[in-house]
Amino acid sequence: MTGQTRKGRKSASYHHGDLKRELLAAARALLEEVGPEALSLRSVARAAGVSQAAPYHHFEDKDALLAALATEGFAELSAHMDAQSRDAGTSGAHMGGLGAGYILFAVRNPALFRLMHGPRFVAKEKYTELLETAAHSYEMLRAGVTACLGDAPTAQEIDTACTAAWSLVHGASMLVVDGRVQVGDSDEEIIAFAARMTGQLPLRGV
Amino acid sequence: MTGQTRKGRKSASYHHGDLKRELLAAARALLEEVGPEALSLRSVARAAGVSQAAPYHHFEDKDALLAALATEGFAELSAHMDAQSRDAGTSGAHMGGLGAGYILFAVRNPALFRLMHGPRFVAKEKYTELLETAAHSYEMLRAGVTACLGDAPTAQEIDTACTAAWSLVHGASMLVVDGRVQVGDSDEEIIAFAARMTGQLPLRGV
DNA sequence: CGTCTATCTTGACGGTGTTAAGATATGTTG
DNA sequence: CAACATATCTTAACACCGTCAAGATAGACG
Repeated sequence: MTGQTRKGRKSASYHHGDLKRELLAAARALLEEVGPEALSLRSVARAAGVSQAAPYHHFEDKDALLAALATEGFAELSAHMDAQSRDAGTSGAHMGGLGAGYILFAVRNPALFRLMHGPRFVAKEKYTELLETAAHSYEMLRAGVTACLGDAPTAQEIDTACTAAWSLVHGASMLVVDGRVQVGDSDEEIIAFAARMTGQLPLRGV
Repeated sequence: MTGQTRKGRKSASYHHGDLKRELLAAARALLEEVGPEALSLRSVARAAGVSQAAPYHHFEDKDALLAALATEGFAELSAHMDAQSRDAGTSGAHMGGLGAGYILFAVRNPALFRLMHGPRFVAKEKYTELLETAAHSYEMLRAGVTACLGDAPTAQEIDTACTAAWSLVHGASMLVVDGRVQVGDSDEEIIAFAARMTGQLPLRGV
């Protein structure tokens, strides 16, 4: 019942429509099921109903598939941040929304979040799309922080404030995902937690 | 030349003195060399000069060895925090020292730091010593934060401040280890960076 | 129809974690 | 010292993994 052959649109064997997307979907599901360490390429292939070697016709190797997954993750991270901050009235509320989106994404996709920040892609210039998508997430945060600073902040002040805000939000996400900090399961509780955290930063007003 | 048989004190075959410690040392060295993902139990055994199955007489499985390594890590993390904060005059400087020790440890032992916070031990009550050692690190931080708060803070204020401080320092460490934030290599630069980060928290004085 | 190309499968290689069974060294007791 | 008991290590095997080379199949196009 799992991943027979194909959705139905195409014939039911050998060449299915776009195995690449199906592999990603299967990997995504398995990832949250078994964790990033236990995820095997073979199990992904099995879940997609193809042979062990089939993925190699769509991805260079296992890391390439995981990089594509991580790229997807950063795009969704940005989307979460945007969704939570879009309707904010003040720059402080906007900042809180960005943090809430960040933490919400992490809590809802813990294994993917870990994969995105795992040791697999550190200093790997090879995955340029991944780097760009990740950079975009950071730029959103940077813009939000800058808007919260007083008039004419120096570049160094901006840097410090951005790095601190990023660290705070990223660290809080990590601690929650690691189970070292307990927050509720509901969106409201997570958003409230994020607000408490970002409220600790000296960003509002001046 | 690598790991022949034994240091020399004991006979040079079969039973060496304390293989357990040697395995941990070999694992520690290999860990920083190849990263936490690529570390294999067999390679550790090879480095220690014993057969592949020998580690199983001293550790239940690979995770148990890694847990012992992580426990070592948390003890050293606490030691780093203590060393950097011991001589501080003010509570604010003390807090800065705690953060500096935290980040210093992470930068000096990136693979171990990642292992300590990896998905391997989340919610595993099984490794009690690991949990206790980790809790001790957190208690140090909590004490430092509490000392920075004004008089008669509520329990909730303490919780929020502690979680925020922990998040900030932990997140900063992660971002540096991931290479997403650049700081210099010297102790001085890292300490200055830590001070800039903890300086962003509303802890000094009131 | 025949051919070409993209796609997938089969089968193999070396490496991994783990276990069972046997070998060897140490320590203890007669 | 000899014999046993126990702790320690090795050898051999299992299933699983990532990866690659070679071959099979399906669809497109002349």
